[in-house]
Formats: sequence, structure tokens, C-alpha cells
Amino acid sequence: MQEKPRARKGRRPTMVDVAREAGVALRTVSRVVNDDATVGAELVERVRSAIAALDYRPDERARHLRLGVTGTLGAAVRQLSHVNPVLRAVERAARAAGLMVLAASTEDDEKIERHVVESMCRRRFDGILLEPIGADHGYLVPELAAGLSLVAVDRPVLGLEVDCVLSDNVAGIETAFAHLVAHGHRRIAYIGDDERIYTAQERATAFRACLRAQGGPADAMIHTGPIERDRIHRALETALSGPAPATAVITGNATLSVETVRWFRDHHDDVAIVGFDDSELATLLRPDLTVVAQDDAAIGDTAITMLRTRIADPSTPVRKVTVPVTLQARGSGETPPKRP
Amino acid sequence: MQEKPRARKGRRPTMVDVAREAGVALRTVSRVVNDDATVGAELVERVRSAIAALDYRPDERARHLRLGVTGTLGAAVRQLSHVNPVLRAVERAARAAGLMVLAASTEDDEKIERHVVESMCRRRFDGILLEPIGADHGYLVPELAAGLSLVAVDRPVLGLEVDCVLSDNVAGIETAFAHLVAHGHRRIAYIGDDERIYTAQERATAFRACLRAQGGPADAMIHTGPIERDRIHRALETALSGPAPATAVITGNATLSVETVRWFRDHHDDVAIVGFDDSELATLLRPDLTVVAQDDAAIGDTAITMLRTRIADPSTPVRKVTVPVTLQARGSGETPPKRP
DNA sequence: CGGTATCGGGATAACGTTATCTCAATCGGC
DNA sequence: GCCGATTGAGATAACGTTATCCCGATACCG
Repeated sequence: MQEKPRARKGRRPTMVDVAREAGVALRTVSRVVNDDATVGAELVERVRSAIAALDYRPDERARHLRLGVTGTLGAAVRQLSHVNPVLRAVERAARAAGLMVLAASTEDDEKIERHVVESMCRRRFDGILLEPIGADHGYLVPELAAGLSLVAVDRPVLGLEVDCVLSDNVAGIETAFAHLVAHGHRRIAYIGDDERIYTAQERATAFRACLRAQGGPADAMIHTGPIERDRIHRALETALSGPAPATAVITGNATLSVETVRWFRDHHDDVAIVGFDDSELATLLRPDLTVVAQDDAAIGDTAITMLRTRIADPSTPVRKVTVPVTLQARGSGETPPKRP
Repeated sequence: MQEKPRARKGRRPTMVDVAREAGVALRTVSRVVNDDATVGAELVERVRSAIAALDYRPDERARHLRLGVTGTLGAAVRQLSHVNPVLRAVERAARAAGLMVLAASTEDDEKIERHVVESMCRRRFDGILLEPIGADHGYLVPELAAGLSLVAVDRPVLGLEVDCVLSDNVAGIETAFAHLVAHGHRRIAYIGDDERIYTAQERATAFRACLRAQGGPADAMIHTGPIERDRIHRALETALSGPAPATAVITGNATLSVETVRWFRDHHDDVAIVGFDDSELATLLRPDLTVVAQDDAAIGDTAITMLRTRIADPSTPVRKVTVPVTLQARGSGETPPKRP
């Protein structure tokens, strides 16, 4: 018994097969598939049932090749498998626009970033969202010249004029600092990420400016470096000891907040803390963690909007958008200083 | 001044342009691009410099169309933007195999899952990794018949014979239960996810079996349902009150552990807890959270291996692989019962 | 020196779509 | 009853690759 009217064995059915099955011209099948109104009702029906009988699925590779566009956006992010609320907003916004987002991790590795982005370019994705790694983005120059639409998220592409959407890191630090000052703190420490990372550098610089404005000493108050447990704990130890220990700490990102809390729970319970970046565990601690929260949804929506604008008109002037952050007071940042 | 020898304006250069630029035949460019050894050194050089001059990048759409394969794997996961250590292992393993993984979220929505998977099929991805949503996967039947290579991760595709790789949920629950019993607990409660979710159902069932084996009463001891804060807190309240309150709790997944800890911190500090799924915050609590941890790396590696095997030979018999879990004793599960 | 391997490289035909062009048939108007 | 407009559908040419075939030139052997 012949199961189905299959085309050539082992191959997926193609439009030619559908046309043969329906007794109709190739072009007519294409018209039906693309909802072209100029096909008679009876023929549409014949083609439809042929498609169903063969389980025909159009080959997007061929469509995209012919059409010139792929309806696909690439997202090259640091780690897919990390919490990344921005990506969620990105997927949502893209789906609403009828675009497909396909994502891959750069693993914070320049080599991998380049490989991922170039792969997406060779696949002729309509546009790419990128969380850029630190240093050299020279490889992007020819791609951009060839018409790549790119939007950088969270960090700019240094040295290149590229659209980007960032959080307002400076305002975030200033807000956190002012918040702690308003609650009576005068000696505030900052624990930050490696300053080779753009956001870390920006936040640390903003904090230094706050210290200068306040007129306080800076050396023991600011500690930046790689995300390593020992480094962080040593920094905290330094900041919270000596003749003039800090009475409050600002942490530069979610991981640092975690490590700081981890250390506090064994050493202190009277230091105020304000973290940068909101996270699930902010409300797990006691008191709940006060944070400077980024507006993930706004960042994602803005990124997709900018990318679509650039795809629609590559001559659009480059824009750098800064998205406001908000302070979420939850308790940990409202503790008064132990010894004023 | 003419900047670069561009092909047709606005279009990316193609092999034809490179061939013209190098004064060579189209086929020769293809050979150079694909490192075919049969091209003379001088011509290779000419072609190479033409490629560089034009910033030529092969169009993978055309390659893939011609070649029949895309060298691309799709990963349709519940939420890209959630922590998903398995996906990390998947990306790593695929990269090692020279394949590209492109991921998209299904958002735990059957409609979106279907849309994502079908999009990947139309793009003719070589294979797809899927974290399947609950109910109806009928749409997969024609795809599978047409030769789709699919591996289900974390949950099986119910009603279809499809490769899958799962954690050993039953052994995990048994281990957690036995661990608490060994530490003196006799009244152990289970807080689980909605049993319409496969893993939740499997874990709850295993827990019921444990209760039966122990001969204890079950009703007040097992609470499953949707992940909603109020529901969970009410369930905990029930389990920990009355004449015979539980002295220990097993939580069915990471989110439930979080909510349970959140509730405990305001109400109890003497109940033992063992969580299913490891997470960053397991070591943030006091005492540290004892968990049943899945072997994410093994799951990811296995999934990629199975997928590659099936792609290489679609007639491979369907396999269901169960990956062992391990108990990470950290303190919270070793607390003795308050009132034995 | 002629004949035949061998090697390098070009012409041409797919891959599965869509777009352009063409043409046959139907219809309305005068 | 003829003509132009309109509609429906087919033939054919791209899109940018790679694979098959083939041919010209050099080298080697008898």
C-alpha cells in the first residue's frame, strides 16, 4: 500500500511536487501559499489539499534567498542561560512585530562574540542585537559598511558609531548615593566589577564623582575588580574595618550584591546596602534588598524599535538612548548608620 | 573618488563579483572559499585579495539551500531569560561539534511553542532541542514524518515516540526523602508545582510512593498546584500547623524553594528543607540549602549527542535517557526535627 | 614525437523559492 | 460582433551557492 503521494524519496516535498499533485502550475502554488488573491477558489482548494496530503512546508532558505530578507533578528547576548529580563522583552516585542528572534551566547568571549555575529551576518539576519564585549570590534566595520543593522544593548560599541541603548548608570549611582546620604550615612563604600567592563567603569566613575562632591576620602571607599569571591570579601573587609569604616555599601551589579550579602550574613548585620540591578533574591534577604533597578522592558522595547527603524532605513542617524533607572527602597538601604 | 570596487549598488557583493574582481571563474571562487586543494597558489591569492577588497561574505542561505543542510540546531526552551544551565552545556557541546545553536523561548505557551518549532522547521534547521509544554504535540507528527530530528529535554513528548533526556526525578525525590528520614524526620511535607507539568507530576507521584512506603498519612503532607505565592504560603501553613505538623519540607523546584524560604524566614527557622534543583541562592541562606541537583552538563551533552546521532542516521531507534541526580547536603536538610 | 594521464579551471545545471512577462479566456460596452 | 479591459494561470528568469561535466594545457611515458 502506497502511504502518501511522496515526491522523491527521502526528500521533503517541494512546490513542484505540490503543483504536480494538484495538477496546477508551480507559480499557482506559490500564489496560494502567499495568499495571492488572484487565484480562483476551486484551485485554491485543490492546492490546499495537495499541500495537506504531502505535508508540504515551504523552505524558508529559498524564500529568504529570493526575497532578500529573512524576517529574522539575531540576539548575541553574554549568557543565554543567565537571567536576562531584557531578552524577554526583546522576544516579546519582536514577536509582536512578526519577526523571529534567534539568540546565541557570546560567553563574554571576544572570539565567540565575533564568531556568533559573523555567523548571523552570513545567515543574512535582518538585524542583530548585541551585548558587546570589551575590546576590539573592528570586525564589525566591514559588516556595517555592507549594510548590517546593529543595535548595542547595555554597553556601547566603543570606537564605532553604532546605535545603542543603555541604562542610566550615572544617575543610578547618584540616586543610590543620595539615598544613603539622606538616611544619615557619610562613609559609603562601593564594591564594583572589573573596570575594563564599560558599565563597571561608568558606575565606578560616577561613584568617584559622588565621593568628590561629598569631599570625603576615596581610597578605602572604592573597590573594583574581577568577580571573584575572595577579592570581593577582602574588599568588604577593608572597607568595613579601620578607624573610619563604611556604614553603607553600594554594590555594582547583581552578582556583587549576592556576594556582599553572603559575606554580611557571616560578619555584619548593621551595614546598609544598595545594590545595582534588581533580581529575584532581592526580596529573599532580611531586610529586603534596596536596589537601583533597570527598566528591562523599556530597554528591550527600545532596542527592537531602534533596530527596526534602522532596518527600514539604514541611513537613519545613529542614536544613543539612555533609559532611566529607578530606586526600589525595600529596607536594606534605609538602615541608619550604626555609629554616626 | 571611487572607494571600493562595489558590485551593484546597495547589494552585498556575491561570488560573481569576486570572480569578476579576481578575473577568474565563479567556480574557482567557490573552490577557494571552500578550501578546495585543486586551485593554484597564485589564483588562491588573487581570489583572497578580491574577497578582502570587496568584503565578500558568503551567503549561507544559498549555501544551505544548495547543500541541503544548515549546520544549525534550534533550541526551543521555556524561557531564554531564565537560568538554564542545560542550555549552556548545549551551546558548548554544539560549538565543539562545529554546529551553531540558535535559541528561542516558548514562554510555556503551546501556541508559541508550535510557532517556534515550525519556524525552525521551515528554516530547515538540522535538528531541534525542545523543552516540551504539556498537552498536544500533534503538530509534530508531520514534521517528524518529514524527517525532523528532535530531542526532548527535561520532559518527554507525551504520546509520541521521540528521543528524550530526563533527570531521574523519582530517584531524586526518594533520595531527598530518605535523607530526611535518616536525620530523624517522620512527618515530611511536599510542596510541588502544578501536576499538569510532567516533571511536577513525576515528582509528586514519587513522593506519594515514599509516603505510602513509610505508612504515613498523605493528605496534609502533599500540596501541588500553580506557582503562586499565596497558594504556596497557604500550603506551607497547612503543612506546618495542626496536631501533627511536618518537621521537614521537600520543595519541587527552584522557584518553590525560594518561596518556601521566603515564608520560612518570617515564620519558622526550625524546619528542615530539601529543594529540587540547585541554584545560585542555595548557598545564600542560613543554613545553606540542601538540594537535589540535576547534572546539567550531562543533560546538555547527552542531548546534543543524541541529536547528532539522529541527524546522522534518522533510523536510529528512539532512546529515552535518564540522567542521575545528586544530593548536595549543605545544612538545611540536616536539621533534626524540633519535636520528634 | 605522439598518445595519454593529470591537473587546473571554466561553463552550466541544479537547490526551492518568487517576480516578471506573457497569454488565454471571460466579460462588458457600443 | 468586435475591441479593450480584466482576470486567472503558465513559462521563464532570477536569488547566490555548489556539483557535475568537460576541456585545455602540461607532463610523462613509450
